[in-house]
Amino acid sequence: MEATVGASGSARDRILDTAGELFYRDGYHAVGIDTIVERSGVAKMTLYRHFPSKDHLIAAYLERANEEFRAWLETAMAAAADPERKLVAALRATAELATSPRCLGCTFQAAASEFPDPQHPGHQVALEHKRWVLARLAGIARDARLRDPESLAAQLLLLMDGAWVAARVFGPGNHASAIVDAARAMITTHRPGGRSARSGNARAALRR
Amino acid sequence: MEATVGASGSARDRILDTAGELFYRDGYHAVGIDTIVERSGVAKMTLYRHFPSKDHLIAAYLERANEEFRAWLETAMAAAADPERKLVAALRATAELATSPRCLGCTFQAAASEFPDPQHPGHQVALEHKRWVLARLAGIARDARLRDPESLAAQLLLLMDGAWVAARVFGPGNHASAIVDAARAMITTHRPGGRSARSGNARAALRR
Amino acid sequence: MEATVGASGSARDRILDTAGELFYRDGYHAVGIDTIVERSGVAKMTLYRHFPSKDHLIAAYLERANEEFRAWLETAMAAAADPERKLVAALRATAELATSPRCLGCTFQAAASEFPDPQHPGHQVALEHKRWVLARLAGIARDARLRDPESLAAQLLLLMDGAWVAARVFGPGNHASAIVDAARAMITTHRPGGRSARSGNARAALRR
Amino acid sequence: MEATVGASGSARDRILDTAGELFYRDGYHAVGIDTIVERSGVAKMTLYRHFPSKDHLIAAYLERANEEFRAWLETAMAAAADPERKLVAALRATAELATSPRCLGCTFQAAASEFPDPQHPGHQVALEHKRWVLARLAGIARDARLRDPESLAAQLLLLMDGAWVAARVFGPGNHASAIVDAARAMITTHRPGGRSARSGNARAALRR
DNA sequence: ACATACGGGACGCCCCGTTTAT
DNA sequence: ATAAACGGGGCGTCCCGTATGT
Repeated sequence: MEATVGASGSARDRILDTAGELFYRDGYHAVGIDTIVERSGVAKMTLYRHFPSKDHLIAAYLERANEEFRAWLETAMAAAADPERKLVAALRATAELATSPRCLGCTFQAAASEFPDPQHPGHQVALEHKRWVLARLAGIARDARLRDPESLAAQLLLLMDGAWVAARVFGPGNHASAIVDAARAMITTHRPGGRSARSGNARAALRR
Repeated sequence: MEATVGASGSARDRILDTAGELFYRDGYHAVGIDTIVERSGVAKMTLYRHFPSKDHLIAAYLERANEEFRAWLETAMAAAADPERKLVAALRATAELATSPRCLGCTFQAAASEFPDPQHPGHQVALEHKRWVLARLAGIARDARLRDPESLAAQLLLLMDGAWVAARVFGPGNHASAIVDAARAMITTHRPGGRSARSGNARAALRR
Repeated sequence: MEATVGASGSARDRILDTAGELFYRDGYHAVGIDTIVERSGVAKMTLYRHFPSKDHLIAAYLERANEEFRAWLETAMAAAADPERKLVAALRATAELATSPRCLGCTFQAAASEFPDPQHPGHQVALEHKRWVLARLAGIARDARLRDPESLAAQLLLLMDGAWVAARVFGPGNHASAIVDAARAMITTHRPGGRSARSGNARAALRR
Repeated sequence: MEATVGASGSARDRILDTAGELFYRDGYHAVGIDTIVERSGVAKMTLYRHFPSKDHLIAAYLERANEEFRAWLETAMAAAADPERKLVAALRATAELATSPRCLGCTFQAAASEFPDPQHPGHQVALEHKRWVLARLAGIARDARLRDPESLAAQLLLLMDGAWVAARVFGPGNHASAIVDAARAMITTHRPGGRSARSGNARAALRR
């Protein structure tokens, strides 16, 4: 869930690269501006010219990570022949990444966790990110003519987030691969004419 | 893990209560020792006599939270008539809590996120916590004579963690309720003689 | 014009001692808080607990230097038999100090120079200091029954400040000693019945 | 010390004008290169092509100020009929300038104060400046056939520097005018056959 | 057990004088 | 000439853990 970018390039990119790597690895509070400045080989004033504050830097990093994630997800689904297989491909790519040694979990989860205030830029980008994934999955589910695409998308996002958590907590040898079978079962359940789950949508499920 | 009785014990508890509330709400790095001391109304030395360091305090808080979580989960499952229903009850309780306004996500996820080093006490308690849940769910699945109980437990834990993430990122109005239907589908899939998923275990799923 | 104080003592005193030494030697802008902290062996927070800001520290140093200067001047004049001789003693002590190797000029002049804003605490203490010297000399001149004591005090202060400037600019081998003869001539001029200067007061002198 | 003609020369002058005004008003450390660049409307590289460093700029400003001061002093003394009156005229001009609202004290005193290191270019120009004044006054005193012209020049310079200090510390409403009467008394004392001061030279004064 | 202070260090944001690219 | 960049330093704040005093 973190694509490495070439170390050379503009100062802004170098800062974002270094900051992202450190934020992702050690957390947002744990990484100080001075460390980023030192490791990116950039002057402090250069950083503060590009990013007025640490929060802005965090937000910028998250925005870029968001774009990279979207590209990664689209790529993962591109080869799939039909929408339903796109969903499986998305979950499979997630499982593969979440069990790879370089995956340390989801940087957006960490942002939402370290910045609980919903007004914080970091939290907002994280929320926006998850909303996009939810909507994207729902759109594909709709393309696949599956029943209740929002509910299915919710279930798939829950699995994906569970996979990222597994990566963060358990490390590479985790159980994230289980999301693939789970996702297949979810999709099967939502096939038109398939076995009707006892509830049509998530909201109703709680009431019972 | 044994609280001394008397006034000293109550001081320890007050510290743990205050620290826990603040850690859960604002994060581990964001909350300072001074704030905990001030809000719990004890002297700093008292805190440091009970907890040799902030990390120890965090670990103690997480240990206690772990016990409380286990009790909560057992209570949630207690009324269920049979093991299979226990699993559903566990997931339903999770969904209810994750969508309640007082839920801010999973404090163990936050700990694993803020302390990425697997050797850190906070990370270790978080890992231990998730391992226990995994094993507990697997045990019940086994009691329910479901196929591949480890795989099912993994899927259910993934859903639960997804639900906590949803609570953290989206707030009370989240999609965590979708885990109930998803869990039902998972369980169905793992019923003996049920529709055989294309893979028997998670490990194999990735290889394909 | 700068008395050294024992290095041991309370933290506040150690800070003031170090800061004073550095401010006097290198100037107010040239000396940073970090240097003072490091050289005084004190924590930064300790400094900021005693002095809310650098300006407060500067003002506190100047206040203390002011008191020390007054004590020094009174001591210098104490042995003199009569008021007129006190004035000569004051100027002689000034000449001696201004030509001694440890004298680097007048710290109040430097403060007024580095903080030109009359509202700045540093400037205000400097002004207060010079005003006190002026008034003190005038008081003694009055005690000595000399004519136009304010004018005489002004002339003597001008000589003293000239001496401190000489120390700052020329170093130990300066011409400050000339203030003693000059002061004697001034005093003679202001003796009652003495040779009447062409003007009775300074104000009139300029008009001509 | 040779200004190039043409547009480059005017740029150099504009820089020196702006820098001088700011240095004189706010101090040498307090004024930054950026401010000078901005206020003088030249490019930073232009400044650094004319002055290799801030210290060089300061030195150049002081050199120019020194020349201007000499011209000002000579002009002030030009109308005087004889050498003795030149000395009075010099002190009177000093008194008038030191009590005028535009006078903020002596920029050479400030330089010597902010750059205590005698090797610093700023300090050296300041020293050179004071030395010149001393020598010039002594020369005139010699022309006036006054006794001990060096001693008299020292006394007059002490008065002048006292006047500049008064301007800096007290502002326009200061006591600098008192230097005129004082100077007259000094001169009288040094007239040949005049009342012999108790010491012939400054050095001896201290020993007693 | 409380309160206060302390040492040492990191941090956030900012500005400095200077150089390099464009 | 515009602009960015650079290393270094500045001030003021915060934090953790310890040591007082009472």
